[in-house]
Parts: sequence; C-alpha cells; structure tokens
Amino acid sequence: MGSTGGRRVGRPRAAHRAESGLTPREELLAVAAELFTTRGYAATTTRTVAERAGMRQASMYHYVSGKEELLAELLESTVTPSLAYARELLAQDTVPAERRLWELCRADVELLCGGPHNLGGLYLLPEVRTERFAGFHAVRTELKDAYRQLLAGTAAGGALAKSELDLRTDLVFGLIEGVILVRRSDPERPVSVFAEATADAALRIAGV
Amino acid sequence: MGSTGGRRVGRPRAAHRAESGLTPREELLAVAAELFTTRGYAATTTRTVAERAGMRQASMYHYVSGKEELLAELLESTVTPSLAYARELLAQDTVPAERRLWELCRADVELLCGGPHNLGGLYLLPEVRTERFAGFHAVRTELKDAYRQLLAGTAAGGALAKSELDLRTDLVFGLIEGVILVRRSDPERPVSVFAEATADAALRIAGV
DNA sequence: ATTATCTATAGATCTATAGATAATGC
DNA sequence: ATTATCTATAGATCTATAGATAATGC
Repeated sequence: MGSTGGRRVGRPRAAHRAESGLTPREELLAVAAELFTTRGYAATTTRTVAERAGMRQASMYHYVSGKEELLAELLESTVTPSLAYARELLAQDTVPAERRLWELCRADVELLCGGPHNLGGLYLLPEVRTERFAGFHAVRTELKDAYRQLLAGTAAGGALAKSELDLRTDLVFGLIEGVILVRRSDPERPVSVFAEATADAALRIAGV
Repeated sequence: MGSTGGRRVGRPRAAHRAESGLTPREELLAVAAELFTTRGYAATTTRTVAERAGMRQASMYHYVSGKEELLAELLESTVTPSLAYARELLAQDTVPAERRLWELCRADVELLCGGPHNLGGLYLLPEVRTERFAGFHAVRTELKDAYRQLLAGTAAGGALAKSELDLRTDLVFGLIEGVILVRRSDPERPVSVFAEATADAALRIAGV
C-alpha cells in the first residue's frame, strides 16, 4: 500500500526522479535486463545499473548482493514461465502433439520477445555458461526435454532414431532461442506475427 | 623462412614454450578467438590473451593496438569467406536458386562451426553492435542480402510480398547464425552432418 | 529505533606507455 | 643498429565495505 505519494522512510535519494511504480529491486532488475542485453554483462558496471535505477552505486547493495544475483534472477525469470506452460501442454494428451509443439514454440517466442527489453537475449551471454548459473541451466534442460517429448509424440518424430530425434530437437530449440537474434534485426515487426511464423518454421524443421 | 629452429631476433621470451608454427600475431588471434567466445569479450583481459600466447601483457602491443583490433579482425575473418562464396553462387544462374540457397547455408554453417574454436559465436557478443565494428556489419549485411536474393529466386520465394520475403530471410539467416547455439549443445556431432541438416531445415523454413 | 539512503575509500583490478635489456645483423 | 621482448608503473577504472546522515515510526 501507499507505493505512490506516501512519504518514504530512510534518507532521501540524492537525485529523485519520476516514480515508476516498481519497487527499487524490480527497478534494478529492469535496468540490468536492458544493460546486460545491450552492452553485455561484463561490460555493465554496478554503478551504471544503480545510477539508472535512480540510486547511488553503493545503495544497490541494500537490495541485491551484486551483479551476479541480478543476472541469475533475470535468467530464471525468462525460462520458468515457459517450463510451466510446457508441463501443462505435456499433460494435455487429448490434443495432437503437433499442435502442442506448435503452441509451445509460439508461446515461447512470445515470452522471449514480449518483454520491454529483449530479455531472451540473456541466453546468449558467454558468462552464462558459468557454474554460478546452474539453477538456470537445470530449468532450461527440462524445457528442452519437453520439446523433445512433444517432438517424439508427432507422427514424423515417432519414426526417428534417437540420434536423429536429438538433432531435430536441437534444431527446433536452436531456432527458438536464436529467434532473439532475428528479432534484433527488425524489432518493429509485431511479436504475434513473428511468434506464429517462427512456430510454423519450427514445425517445418520438425518435419511435420 | 626459417620459422622453425632459426634463432630469433630480439630479447628472448621469459617463458618459452613449444613452437606452434603460427606467427605471434596469429597466435594472439587464435587465443583471442577462444577466450572471446568462451568467456566473452569484456571479461577477457589483455593479460590473459598475451600470457596464453606465450608473451607478457605489454608485449602484445607490439603486434596489435589492443583488444578491439583483435575482435574486429576476427569478426571480419568469419564473414568474409562466406560473402565471397555467396557472390560466386549468385553468379551461377544456370543452377536453380533452391540448390544454390541450400549450398550457401551448408557452406556457411561449415565455416561457422568448422574452425578449431567456435568462431561463429563471436556474432553473438553484445559488444559487437558497437560503432567500432561497422566494417563487419557492412559485410554481414551484404551476406544477408545474398540470402534474400537467392530466396527471392526460388519458386516459393518469388511469390512472396516484400514484408513476407524479409521475414523469411530473417528466419533463415537467423537459423544459420543461431546454429552456433545449437552446436554448443552438442559439439561432438560431425560438422558435415550438422551442416546438411541445417541446410535442409533452412529450405523447409524458406518454404521450398 | 529503524530504515534507506548517502559519501568516502581500500583493495583489486586492467590498459597502455616509458624505458631498459638481450638477442641477431652488419 | 635493429628488433622483440622485458619490467615497472601511472592513471583509470570497478566492487564492496564502513560509517555517517536524514527521513519516518512509535
């Protein structure tokens, strides 16, 4: 309550600007999302993040333990909703697998490209391969597995040998993640159009 | 001549190791390629690059002006051969466009994934979007244009409106560049198999 | 008293330059 | 004399902590 207007506890900020409606932590995350995707993780300093969120560098540490925590949280937020949806789709065994795979692809692209910043682009940062982000990797692996299962459930997919199935899964999953790159090249295109076109493309790759 | 065995001019290196057969500059480039793709550009220090190439940090400046020059040179080396090949293909007007597009995709993946390090992954670094690398971007744009022209030349592509053609081009090009991501996930798979599968997938996306 | 900030700064980098040094070449 | 290297270091960061300060809450 009283996020707007009410006077705030604590020493006032040095430079105050328009209220965004977000909590300071959320604001830090939003700023970090933009800077990490735009300039890269290593190239982004705690100072820039904090300052853009309207506070001094040191004040950031009141909300997060450091840059790493910001990245870890952002990564997981990108992939967790997709996984939840994938699980729902896996359970819907009355719907044909082809259709569910299409829908997963569409929704995934929508989520990756939907946010205000190109959040999905975080996948691509080299730093992400570090041990530190094992939590994210676990979720991502599960998501990929859902793709594989749906693919295996299609008429075309059912006929494939294991190595073939893996290859197809990688290609489909790669297309979806790579979509971020594509989106970069033309951010004007409506996300929905783009998401459907990508889902169509994914099914064609799948061989359906 | 005499790159092996012959005594070298100049003060000897502090730590000498096995001759690689590469010139010091080439060695710096090779090391940079690996580190940039693995850890990211910003996270890689001049010290690490130099030391892995067998020299002290400061000695690196005898061969290159700094990190930026290394990245710029690596980027261009990735995309220039593809463009040369694309131009050849564009000129071969007796061969059907479908076939030439397939071949361009295949060759491109082969080049991107073929090197000792995952050089193609450099595309993905956020820093690359900087002004500094305008040269690379120009070449890349030309390459993408070659893809568009070949796509437009196919039976399926010829029927598309401009915005549709652009979307398809972006998807195909995105698949090829995104391939790097896929490759990361299973580096064991033979490149040739992988390149052909990707080219097949690209044609399916193209709608051929 | 509690809280959210601030300012100041220690310690750890990292880049790029200056100047010394140890080879070969002539 | 020329060259390729080295060591040393100035100057510019950047992160994370310590301690002060200016609000509200009771």
